[in-house]
Amino acid sequence: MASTHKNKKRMTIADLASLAGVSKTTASFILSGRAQQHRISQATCERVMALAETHNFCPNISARALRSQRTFTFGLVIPDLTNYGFSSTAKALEILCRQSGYQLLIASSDDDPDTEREQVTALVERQVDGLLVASAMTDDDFYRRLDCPVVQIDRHINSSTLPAVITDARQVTAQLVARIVSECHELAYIGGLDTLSSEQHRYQGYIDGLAAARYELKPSLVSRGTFGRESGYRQIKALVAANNGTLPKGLFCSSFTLFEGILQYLKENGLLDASCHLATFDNHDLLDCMPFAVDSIAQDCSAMAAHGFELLMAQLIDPATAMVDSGSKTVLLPGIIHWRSGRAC
Amino acid sequence: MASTHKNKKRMTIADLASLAGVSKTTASFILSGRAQQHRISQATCERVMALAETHNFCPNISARALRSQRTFTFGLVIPDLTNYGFSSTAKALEILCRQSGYQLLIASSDDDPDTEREQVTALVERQVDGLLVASAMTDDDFYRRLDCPVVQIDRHINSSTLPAVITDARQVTAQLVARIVSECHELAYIGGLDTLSSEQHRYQGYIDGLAAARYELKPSLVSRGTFGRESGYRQIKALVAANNGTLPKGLFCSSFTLFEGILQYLKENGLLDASCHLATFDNHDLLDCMPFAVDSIAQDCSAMAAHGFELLMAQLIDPATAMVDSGSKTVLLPGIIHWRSGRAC
DNA sequence: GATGCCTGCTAAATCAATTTAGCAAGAGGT
DNA sequence: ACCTCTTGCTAAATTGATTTAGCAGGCATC
Repeated sequence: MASTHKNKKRMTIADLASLAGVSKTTASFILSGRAQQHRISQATCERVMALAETHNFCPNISARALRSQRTFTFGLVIPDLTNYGFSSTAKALEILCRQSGYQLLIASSDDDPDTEREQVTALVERQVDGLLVASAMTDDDFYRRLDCPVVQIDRHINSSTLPAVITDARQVTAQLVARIVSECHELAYIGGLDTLSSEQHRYQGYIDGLAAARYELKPSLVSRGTFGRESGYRQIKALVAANNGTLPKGLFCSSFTLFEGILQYLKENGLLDASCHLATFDNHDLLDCMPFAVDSIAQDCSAMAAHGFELLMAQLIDPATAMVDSGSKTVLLPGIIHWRSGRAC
Repeated sequence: MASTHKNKKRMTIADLASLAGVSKTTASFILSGRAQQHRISQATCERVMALAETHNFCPNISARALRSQRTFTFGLVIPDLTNYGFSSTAKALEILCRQSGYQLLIASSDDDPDTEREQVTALVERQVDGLLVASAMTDDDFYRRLDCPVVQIDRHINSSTLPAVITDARQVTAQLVARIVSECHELAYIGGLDTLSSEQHRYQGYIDGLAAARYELKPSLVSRGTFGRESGYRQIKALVAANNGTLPKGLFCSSFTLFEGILQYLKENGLLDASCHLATFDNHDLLDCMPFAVDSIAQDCSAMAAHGFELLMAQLIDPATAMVDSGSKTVLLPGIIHWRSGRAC
């Protein structure tokens, strides 16, 4: 009968210590790299290290966490793992964490506040040292009660003073919208959940952009729902129906998942051509290879990750950083426009 | 001065117990839902539950893990979080885990065996109850030594007897290749790392498909490198260069990241038109909206997740499942072909 | 009125690490 | 011979949960 993983128990530091003929204390000092500090001799040091290596000693982080109150683990909560922007940010964060000896626990919330609460609780129970969250909540009460360092990314809960890293969506959207509308003279808007700050900023950018180009906002050209493919599909369908079955000259869409739903609808209905100028918030490399130009706004995911990580580390070092009176701990990143429609106007 | 998260320590079960006027034991029984079993009275039960609720008691999973040897956490290691196939699988797994009271710890390896080892070690140190891995290793020694339940997904390490869930890439690729080559009479192959079983099966499928359609394999039309965009870019560039600057009539590519690199090259060089019949392993919804038909092979990510999860749970219940003599614990899922090139031939 | 049984609860051991406080042996100085 | 200092190490407490073993007190039975 083959042996299975349940047969042997894992080696503990006590086993290792007795194998090496030293105390647990000594072994612990050596393994945590503080041998010198505690005057452990070179010889003992090498002996213990060698044994740990050959016996494949693997410390129990739970036990360590219990005593030292640090897990060297951060938690990340994002709405959707399969969303390219979020997964890029997650990837960048994971690399940063690894470089600093941390592990990243990733959970997804599907933009549902209850799921988010559940996931955050699970992470906090697992004693994460800090949290990065793209929250779908409408206030930060839950997070303030949490007694755990938190950094908001991508989203900014209204009136929250918790540190945040977000893209300056309003400004960049306004810029894009102004240029497209002055070219097309008509630009519809399809958006997501307007309880989220990200959606609010994008929509404000749309309003600003129209104003800047001196175009009037036509309510019949504005639609907002939830985020998600199906929502995009439904919204464009309704918009087209309300428009006598024709597409507007231009269409701006506030997220990529919405955009995918829109594309699906257009494809299914033979409307997929250059007659409507498409633009979307969020970017994807495949847009470069589309049959028609799609302008897009990319977020700087690695900058987002870098600033988020930094803000979190800052809180670990100085907890007072968590509560900021002036909101000065909000990092605003510029959005990046990918023009694919050739020369403007 | 505003209070910060470092001021108050979190409530422990001892605090809760003394608040409720019961012992830790009693509190523990109640919180773990075994009150009845231990004959705790209804009244005590309700009192403790209410206090836990109002004081927002949050158990320390590290402490629990230490004693009970279970963390209710699984680890997942995939090559790349931003790869749509892997993130879809991760998402599906996360949902399954949540439904069963587990948490999923996700780590990425970038297809590097050393990083993979490092990440797996980090997860095992964190006492995960089991691991799901899309491994880039060439043998399973490391995993067998690990003393932790493991399930392979997406990939199958050669000669490994650890349970695995993979797509029957060979069969489905052969089917696709046979049809395309009999239409185009020429089909190049661009592939990834041939140490990975996934690549091996796809390449075998290419060979089988050519044979089935009675076409000869021309080495000049075959290129293999690593996985990754840059690799795709380099490979197609070399292939075109070796071909007097022209594209073959058809091109099959063994992964989506390679395909992206290829698209980038074609775009940059004005070769992006319908003259070359493109097909790729892995699918993306945006392919539906391409200027030219791209056939693709999708993996059934939710089935992969479901079977992987099930195999892992089976090992937890019966550790003997881990070692299988006959290899019968390898689940082979059918691939799904998305024909976009219209009627065959 | 001794015995057993059921109800409702608790004390103490345990898990695997870290951390605090301190001890023994030898060296060096006076 | 005595004191001090340094070197190299260790015993024991601690962390927050689970789990084992068992203890009072009330009731019923013979």
